[in-house]
Amino acid sequence: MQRTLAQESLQHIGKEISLSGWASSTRDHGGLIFIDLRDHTGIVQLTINPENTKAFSVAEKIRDEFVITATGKVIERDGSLANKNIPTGTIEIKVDSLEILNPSKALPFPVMHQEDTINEEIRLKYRFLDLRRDKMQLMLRKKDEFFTAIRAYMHDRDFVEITTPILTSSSPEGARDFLVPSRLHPGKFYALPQAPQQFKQLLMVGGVPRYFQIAPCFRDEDPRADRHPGEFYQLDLEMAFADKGEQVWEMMEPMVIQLTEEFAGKKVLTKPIPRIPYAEAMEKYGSDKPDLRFEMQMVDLTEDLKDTGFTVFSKAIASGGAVKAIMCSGGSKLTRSQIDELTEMAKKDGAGGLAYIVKENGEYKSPVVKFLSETELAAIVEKTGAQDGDIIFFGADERNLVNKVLGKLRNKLGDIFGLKDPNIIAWAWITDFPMYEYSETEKKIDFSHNPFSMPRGGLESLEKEDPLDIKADQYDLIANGYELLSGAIRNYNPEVMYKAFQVAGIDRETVDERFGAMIRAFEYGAPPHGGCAFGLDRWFMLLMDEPNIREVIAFPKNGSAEDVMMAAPSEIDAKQLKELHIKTDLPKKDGKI
RNA sequence: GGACCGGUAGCUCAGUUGGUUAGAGCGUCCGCCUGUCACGCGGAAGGUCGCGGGUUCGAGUCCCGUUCGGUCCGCCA
Repeated sequence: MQRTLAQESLQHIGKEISLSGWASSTRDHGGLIFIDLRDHTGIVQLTINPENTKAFSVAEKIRDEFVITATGKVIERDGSLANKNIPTGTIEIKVDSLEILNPSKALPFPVMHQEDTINEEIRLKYRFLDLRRDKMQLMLRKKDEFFTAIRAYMHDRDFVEITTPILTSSSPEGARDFLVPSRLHPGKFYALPQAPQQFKQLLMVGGVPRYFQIAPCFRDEDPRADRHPGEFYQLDLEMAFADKGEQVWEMMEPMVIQLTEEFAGKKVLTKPIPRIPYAEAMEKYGSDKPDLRFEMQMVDLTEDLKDTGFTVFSKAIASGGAVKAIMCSGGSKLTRSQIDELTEMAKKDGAGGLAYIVKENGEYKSPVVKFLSETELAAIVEKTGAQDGDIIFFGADERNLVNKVLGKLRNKLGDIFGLKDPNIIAWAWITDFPMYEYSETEKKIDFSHNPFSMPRGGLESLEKEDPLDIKADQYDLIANGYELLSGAIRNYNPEVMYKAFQVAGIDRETVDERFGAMIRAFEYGAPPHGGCAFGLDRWFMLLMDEPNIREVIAFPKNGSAEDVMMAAPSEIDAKQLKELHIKTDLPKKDGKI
């Protein structure tokens, strides 16, 4: 007899059907047994009568999550017996024969009938059971839908999906590589790609006009709630003859909007997607990935307060710093301990403290207001637009530090005052990233993003301008405080490339050694090109309202980058190591390895 | 590498100012039950209170160390 799915059984009233699935709940009444049979389409109730002695004795043995097959007649339930809570509640299967295909040990945690409160460690160890839960089943199916929609969109616009090598050489992203020893070349290593960056650019030289790939990427860095350790998937794409960011942005925007509205059913805050230069984002929001679902912009008070009697402000300004403020509407409701907590946060980021003014009943309450002149106070109120019931926070220090501190404060205030509507996605392009930045750790000029971006002004600006003033044709796409895409118009000219690396203190020889393949290719008629890559797991997580990326990955690693189910990473046989000519040299801890 | 939060039965949790033999619900096992639907009723088994040390007459509870997990910073597009 052909197998029927749980949901389909509704269409077979009066007929004999066969169902296979998991026992989701068993209710043994002594003289009558009910079993909820579950498959991926839902649940249907089996009834087993004692007259059927064979089936009944099988049914008595069945426990949760046994795999069973039942054959029987679909019958309509009497009205009073119907279960309104399930779609198949108007019918049940009167079982003729019942078979246990495979029993299950007692479960390590309740698989069904339990909210999300199970310890994640144990969920990950038994991920195969965890995946049976409705929420995870939905996640897997939605992700398939998400990937399918993306592929359809890309194909519709003549992008060609091309897979690129997993065993390759180190790529330029700047994270730590995962290395794979080569047996055939003792002492040499492959690197897993941090991104298919060089290959996609080589495809442009190879005459592919539009490339994309849902590409696995590997980076050996520590995790975050929105960053899966080790591996993740990007929608990687590149377009030949794209010499302006707009060409890439306009290609991607319809997909971004379509997936937000149609796939996730959320509202896009601003259409078309706004474009904000990096410098402006830092000045207004103190972040290169601000959450734009709420305004709360910083205002610059440096000019207004340069002669102030409040020395914390005037000293910061005198030493070349800035004084900025953000106004939080309704902020007078903050308790003293909340303000203390915010102050602690600011101090942790390097601020000396966190000055504030509360406006209440037309009066200004603040530890600092007595140091401010009437004109200064008037300027502050006018620029911030503070009304009764509001609070103004100040940052006074080196400008970048002020931006950072107030930017984090802004984000926190957005949480506290519930300004982040989960049904809205505020997309924005952040453009005009600086080509270089000064690395405090290495005490030298370094690429601020990807070294393969085209510097604005090309060779001329590299030769004449202060490197820290040079902008790159580089952009991010952000949403609700997450960075979801990064991209650039690429540098396809070998001479400009060498010069760009030289500015960052990397000589021609090193460039040839690390990126020789790509530079050689650029000597043979490379078209201008540009592209980008989306972080798909993170994007999907945002669309699914999940705060943690592990919830949207079928088999995630834990926070220590381990697969606790598969026990990876693990030690390997001495034989394997020998074959690879590898000896381990582990640091000693308390005399033990 | 650093900071903070957490770890009590298979699971979810309670455990008072430090005080008798560490409890509950679910699950498991046994018994009863013919209309339940996360069935119900009765009974049983199940604990290195993460681990080690200390304070104390006495520690799940207080202190120190450590380990594991999570979040954040560093790191990372």
